[in-house]
Amino acid sequence: MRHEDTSAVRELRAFRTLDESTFTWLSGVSFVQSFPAGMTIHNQGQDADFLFINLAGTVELATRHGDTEGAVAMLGVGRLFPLASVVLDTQSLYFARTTNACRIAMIPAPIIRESMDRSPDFTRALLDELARENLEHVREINNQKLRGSIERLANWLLAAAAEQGPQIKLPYSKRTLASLLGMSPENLSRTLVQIRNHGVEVHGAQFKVNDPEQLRGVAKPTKLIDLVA
Amino acid sequence: MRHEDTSAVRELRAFRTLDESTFTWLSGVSFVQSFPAGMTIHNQGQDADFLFINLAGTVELATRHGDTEGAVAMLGVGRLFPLASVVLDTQSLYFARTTNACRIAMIPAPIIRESMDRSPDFTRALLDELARENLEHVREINNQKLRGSIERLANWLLAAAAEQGPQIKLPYSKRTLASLLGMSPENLSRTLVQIRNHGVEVHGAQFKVNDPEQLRGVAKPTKLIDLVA
DNA sequence: CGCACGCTTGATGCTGCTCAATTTGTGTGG
DNA sequence: CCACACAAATTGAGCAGCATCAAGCGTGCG
Repeated sequence: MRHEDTSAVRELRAFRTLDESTFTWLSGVSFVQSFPAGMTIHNQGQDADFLFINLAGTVELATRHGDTEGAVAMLGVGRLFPLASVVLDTQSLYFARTTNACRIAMIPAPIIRESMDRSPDFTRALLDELARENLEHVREINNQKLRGSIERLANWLLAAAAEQGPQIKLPYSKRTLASLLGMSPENLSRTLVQIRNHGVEVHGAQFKVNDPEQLRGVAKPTKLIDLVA
Repeated sequence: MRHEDTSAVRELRAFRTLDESTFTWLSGVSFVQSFPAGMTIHNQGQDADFLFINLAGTVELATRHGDTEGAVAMLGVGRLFPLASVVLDTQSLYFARTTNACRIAMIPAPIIRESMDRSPDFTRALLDELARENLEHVREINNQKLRGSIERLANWLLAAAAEQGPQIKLPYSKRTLASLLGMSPENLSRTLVQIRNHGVEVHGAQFKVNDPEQLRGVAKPTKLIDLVA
């Protein structure tokens, strides 16, 4: 593990409180790997041998069942997976796949569990991490069950605008966005056409939110579902 | 808190490892309440002031958004809620409602957090609990996204048959079952008619699985979604 | 006996998916 | 720099799944 990667991991909430000696031990047996877009990092049904940490890019967590596939979550930089399976030492319920070029740190699962035994603070930090993940899952369930596709898109745009400002540059393919929003690519196209009537300009991978208020009228954001209510 | 309730809590995975003194302290400031069917135990958006433990009955966790409502999970005996919100000291994303008569233990949230500080083992036990909950959420997401309503019903029947044997007695109303399976009550009726062609007898609230193999053919259970694959 | 509630059944419509045909965009090699 | 090939995105047509609305049963309880 290179120094810059080590310090990136060190600054994550989960590892910040870990004592120095345990951390150097842990980072000594870990390594970092780069993946191109579309690579599978680990498979569903596989034992959780490693805890992965996303250091760059976006990772998609999804499950395949028969010939259909469903996204579970999209992970940005600094996110861990599959944490629950590592904690319980069970197989992973989903596979992980890069949506673009990614740098991924890999820590052997037994090391994680051993570190928890050594450091109560680390255990506590992971508890927080898992709790956050938990709320996110609930948010996602609500987002899927309680909203239609236009609303989901509208809320995604609001969240993106809160980060990037009114000029939004799509960080991944529309195909990926569709999967993230839980709809088919075709449907996203149509929905992007519809949303033009509600204060949004669409030019390829560039969106512009002209009338945030009108968009909020469609999105109806809530603090129970969205981080930016 | 009466003695029988105390010992019931004591035997749960989460509290088994807690040291005696902390546990008596904790149970001293906790109490138990009985609720009739259809009662709301706590509301969405409310601060998580208590950790609730279901000691009898079935609790529904759900979220309301506008005029629609979506079930997040159904909790049997021995389950805790809203654990993630208690850990992070944030408001709950869902409300909890009894589907039938329930006994619920209530532990003040600060007591839980204080207990974690006192006992690393307790923290570790809660981590396990939260990890399990996490996997359950993922299973639920997959169940909803990857299967149609007939499949979901078929899998529910298989799970019920694994518990009760081929003769199944519905533990709550069909309305509740429908919500649990993520469909409208009307649709559940129709789906119950359809499932007769696949080895199941339906008589009111009594189901009988005559041909488990045929039913499995419809359900296509997986260990990635169902506990009983 | 009759009212109320839960369940069923039927008719209809919407939402989003699938399949297929173009169009646009992107990168590669001549 | 252009031409070509391939992937991504759009567009249209048709359909499946499920919800909604509305009406009809059945059972249990006052």
